[in-house]
Amino acid sequence: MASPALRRPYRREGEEKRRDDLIAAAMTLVAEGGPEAATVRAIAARAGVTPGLIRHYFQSKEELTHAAYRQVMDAMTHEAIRACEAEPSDDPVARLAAFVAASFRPPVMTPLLVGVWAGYMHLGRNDPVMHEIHESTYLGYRDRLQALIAALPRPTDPARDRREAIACNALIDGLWLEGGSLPDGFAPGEVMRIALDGVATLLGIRFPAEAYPDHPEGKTD
Amino acid sequence: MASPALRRPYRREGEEKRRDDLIAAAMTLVAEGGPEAATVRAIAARAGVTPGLIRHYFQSKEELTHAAYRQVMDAMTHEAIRACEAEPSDDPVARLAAFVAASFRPPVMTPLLVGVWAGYMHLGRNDPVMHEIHESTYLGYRDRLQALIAALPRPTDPARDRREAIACNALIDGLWLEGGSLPDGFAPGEVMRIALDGVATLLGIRFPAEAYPDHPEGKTD
DNA sequence: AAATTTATTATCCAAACGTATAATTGCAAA
DNA sequence: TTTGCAATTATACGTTTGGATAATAAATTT
Repeated sequence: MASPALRRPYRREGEEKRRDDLIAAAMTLVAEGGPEAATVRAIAARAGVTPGLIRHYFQSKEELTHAAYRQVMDAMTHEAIRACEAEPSDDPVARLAAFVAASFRPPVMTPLLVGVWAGYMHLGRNDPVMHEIHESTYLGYRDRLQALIAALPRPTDPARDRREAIACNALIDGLWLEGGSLPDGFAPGEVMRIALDGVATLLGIRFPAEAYPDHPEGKTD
Repeated sequence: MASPALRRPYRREGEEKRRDDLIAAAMTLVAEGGPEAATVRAIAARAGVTPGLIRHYFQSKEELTHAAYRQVMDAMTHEAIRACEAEPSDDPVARLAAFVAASFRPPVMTPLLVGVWAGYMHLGRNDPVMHEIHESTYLGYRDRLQALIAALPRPTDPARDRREAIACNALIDGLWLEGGSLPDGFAPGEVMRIALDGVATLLGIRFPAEAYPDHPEGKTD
């Protein structure tokens, strides 16, 4: 004969906020403990609700997973593109540098994003939706990179541009992965510097000093 | 009143073979369907035994996982080192080329290895044993790469060697990942060629034509 | 203030998981 | 042939998982 067990009080929230909260909770858990840590119960607890609510906003846990993954991946590419287009100069070299540099600072290179990426990476192999999200994000980034490379002031050569885009993209991926998963293994800004130097070397160009992280923006001495 | 249910016939095997079979089954399943597909029951079925046998050879599923991961990762680095030391020439450039090239053909760059790597990648974040395996393998590879770079015929500069080793390692990682997970996205040998060209460019050297995959070994024209 | 809606909680369920243990049987030694 | 060992199978257990459904209460409307 248990006592009447008071029902947990709660607030009604808008659909948007609840969905965002649940997605954020799922991402955080995946980044911290991998996909197996992101159980329905754990996600609900992290979001401050009870498990049943997830099924009220998502048809299944899988749908929540897809939404979370898509949001994370889109945010990454969009941020790099945004930084590139925010570059004041019209110089293709400066725009490329801005694109690369944006990939190596928050909110792109963070333990959370790298963790989610790592945790969900293998899901692209069997889950068609995850595969589509991964591929479109991945190719979207690489295509944008190739377009920036093609815009460099030099004789056009699409085949060379493709090879160089693949190489630069691989270098960026590898460094992003290392820098995000072993943040203590590098000095601040070191990964970004190596990335900029590496991309420049691969392309046979030089980036202006302003593109580098520790450039004394306002100083004049 | 069920029928007496004939007991499944079986053969007794040596401990070594059974352990290897179970490890191979676990790796295959992880590569195909991720860690969540490698259940005790699935591993046993793939290895042609019943689930209980796993606990006869391993104290826990976790122990089997560790053994499988360690075997896969060790095989990778050892194969690259082997190929490097098997290089007939004493030329540091040729040895470096052999080391890089070995990372981009079987048995190093295979869907199975990349799949296992991807599937277990996030486990290094929480499981200390997996972390140790990952880190030691990873640093072992990079240190060997840095040693090969340091041996190049040019003025010594440890700081530069470190930066270049980090960059080359990232390039190799990224390309290995792409080539192994999207094998149809590249022409045969294309990934290896891009890797060799990229490493050479990053280091400011040139690899001999014999280092490349489609080099007509015996031809003289 | 009463009625209505629906966001949220609470409870239950079948399946699958890793593990533990008991029952067999293949095989080698005697 | 018989005996004994241990490799292997068979069965069962407790937990956790994602999902389904019923009960409740916080807002909004009337």
